[in-house]
Amino acid sequence: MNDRPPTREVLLDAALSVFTEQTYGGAAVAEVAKRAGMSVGTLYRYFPSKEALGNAVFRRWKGELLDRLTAGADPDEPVRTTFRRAWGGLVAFAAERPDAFGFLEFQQHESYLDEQSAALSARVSAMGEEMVVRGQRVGEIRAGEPLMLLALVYGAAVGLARTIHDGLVLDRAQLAAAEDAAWALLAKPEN
Amino acid sequence: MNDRPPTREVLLDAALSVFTEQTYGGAAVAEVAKRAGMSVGTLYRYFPSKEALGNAVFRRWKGELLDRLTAGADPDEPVRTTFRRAWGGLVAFAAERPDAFGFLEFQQHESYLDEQSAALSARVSAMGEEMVVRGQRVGEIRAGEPLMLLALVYGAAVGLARTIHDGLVLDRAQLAAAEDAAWALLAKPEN
Amino acid sequence: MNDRPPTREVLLDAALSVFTEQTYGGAAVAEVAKRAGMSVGTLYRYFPSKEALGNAVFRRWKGELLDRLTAGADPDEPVRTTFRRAWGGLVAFAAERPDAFGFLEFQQHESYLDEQSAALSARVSAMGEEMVVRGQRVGEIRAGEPLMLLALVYGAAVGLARTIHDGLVLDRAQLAAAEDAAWALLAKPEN
Amino acid sequence: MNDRPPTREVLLDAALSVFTEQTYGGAAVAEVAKRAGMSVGTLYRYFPSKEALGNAVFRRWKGELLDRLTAGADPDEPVRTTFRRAWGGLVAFAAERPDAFGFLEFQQHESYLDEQSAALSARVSAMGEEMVVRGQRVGEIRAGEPLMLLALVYGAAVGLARTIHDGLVLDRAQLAAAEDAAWALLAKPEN
DNA sequence: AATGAATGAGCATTCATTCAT
DNA sequence: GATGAATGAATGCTCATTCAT
Repeated sequence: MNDRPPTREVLLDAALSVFTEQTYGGAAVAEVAKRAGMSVGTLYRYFPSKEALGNAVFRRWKGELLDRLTAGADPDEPVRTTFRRAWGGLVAFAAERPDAFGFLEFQQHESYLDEQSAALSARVSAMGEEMVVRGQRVGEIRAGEPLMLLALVYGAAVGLARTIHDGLVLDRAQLAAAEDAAWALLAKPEN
Repeated sequence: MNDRPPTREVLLDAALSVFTEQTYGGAAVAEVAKRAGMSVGTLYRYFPSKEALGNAVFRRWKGELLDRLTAGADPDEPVRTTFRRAWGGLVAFAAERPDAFGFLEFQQHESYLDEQSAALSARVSAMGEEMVVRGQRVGEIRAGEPLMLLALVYGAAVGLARTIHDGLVLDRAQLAAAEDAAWALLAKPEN
Repeated sequence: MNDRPPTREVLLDAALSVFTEQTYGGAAVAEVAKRAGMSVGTLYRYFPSKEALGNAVFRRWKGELLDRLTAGADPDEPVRTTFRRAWGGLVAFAAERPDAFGFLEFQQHESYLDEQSAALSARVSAMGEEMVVRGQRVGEIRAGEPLMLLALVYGAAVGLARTIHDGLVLDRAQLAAAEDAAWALLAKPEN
Repeated sequence: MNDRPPTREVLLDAALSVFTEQTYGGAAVAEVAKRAGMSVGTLYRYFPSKEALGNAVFRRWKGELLDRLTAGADPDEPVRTTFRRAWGGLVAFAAERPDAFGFLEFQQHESYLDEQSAALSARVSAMGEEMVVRGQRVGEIRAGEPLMLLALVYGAAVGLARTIHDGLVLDRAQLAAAEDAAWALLAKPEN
């Protein structure tokens, strides 16, 4: 009977949209409430502070990103397959939710994120690092500090998303080419 | 005799340092003036508004970045060489001026940047695109939408800088490995 | 069978405890309801506004104080006896219900008290004034504006209560000495 | 040439008047600024917070009160003289500055007063205690816990001030009678 | 009758910008 | 030219009160 989405979700959506447009720091809580179609007081019934709201939005989407990166992973599959899945997940997420991805990756968050949010970021990072390490062990990924290689690919994905966000349109073939290129960055060069 | 740096420069330096720590949006003009050792009134004699100051800082360093990317470029050299120079310039800049690089690349600027600043960003982009296009023409760089390939490498560089900024320490060999990996992203795969 | 105190009383108790800790002005209605174990809505069923609640608390205890000051009074007894009873009642009340006494006497109430509450205060005052006037008529109390003398003794009692509230501990003998001193303030000096 | 009172003083005066009428807790900073004839921003240039302003007002007047209680004190004079001076100073202060005296003594301040303010209150109290102790030593003041006796007289003075504040008008003779009565409270009873 | 979600005016505080000195 | 006091709109947050359930 009640098809209205729960208030909390409505607020998270409104917050994401405002934070995306104006940056967490530049956003006014009142604007979030207005866009959510409710009063400030109500917002504060659901989130005790702007910081708490920011962290909730961050976790909502960093968690979603983590799920997408992890979904269907199989520790025995070739690393090339793992990478394809993760990269695909990342790019699909960025394409489907450019606002969420932009909020997560195009902004500086340090000052207000709490430990739990940082832990979630760390899990995403750890997941990537594991993939690189496993790839190096089985000889599919080139030598080098795993965190450095991860920084390069992750950065490449973010760069791609940013350019798409800024207006670049890519068809399926181009996206496949992008994935190939990103894998080449990681892949062990043929001796 | 007068070795004091010109007031304008002092202000740009102070502004960069404040913007880096607190984000453009979070920074108080009074704090910039204080760190520059002068009054707000004087700051406003040099820059008509906070936006103007932000744009000046942005241009100061985006211009420096463009110089470094361009420095010593020779249209006839192999693209591999051009890339090495550009990548090296980028990474050196990020290493020497992490504050400036962070300000340029880790923050969202859209709302206050003016046309002139945007044009400068466009020139950096154009410079990269030219390199990619030339590389494709001479068969050194893989096929694909040039802006897409550029987004990937540029993003990789930014990702690397961010991870270094977050504490990762890399020696010369690792940096060389990073450059190899980044080039692999662009390089035309062997047959 | 039903030993639960009536809702209204529960609310008055909760309100007193919150007003005592935080001042009438600083207290949140929601906190009162919470401490009373019920919802705000229910509180508002019993009291139409915060002001009404404040007045009810004030009257509840100013009335109690009046009862104690009056209890067992006999118009024919010596004024010294009346005074002993009244002073003792005041001090006992302050000792037994420091919260209530503090709320009544250590705070400024003017802005929200209504006529009925003011009338109750006036009755306390009138009762004291009568005692002073009677004492003067029978030659037991010194000459002087009765309201002035009342202000002095009443103030002395409040001062004592405040100091006890702030931590001063007094035994029975000291309390008796205090009563003597207070009476000396009123008593007609020998010749 | 410049006869305008210094801004800080203007603010302290405005704050006192608003705090007196509405209680520290009930007062709006904006109202203080308005009554001082300036903007909120200016107020905040002189006082970093409402608490700081409240403490400054408290200290301004508690200090004045201390001065008045102390003025012209001579350790060798009879205690009766010391008392007359102190009581007179207190009453004169309350008469001349009923707003300041009311702010100091008719309100509950605990939650926002800082250490320095508390120390000032302690000095006033210590000064009174010394007088009582000296009086007891020389046999002019009755036996009893000095802080208790002090609480009684100080309370009597506050009670008198409150009643005057509430409208009681007293001539010189009545005020002298009040002083006599207050001294009787302290004085050692004849044999 | 009881609940507690919702409202929005009000509060303390900050900060870009102006301007008299 | 330089200063910094002054302005007041805007921000994050609270709370008395209402009302649908």
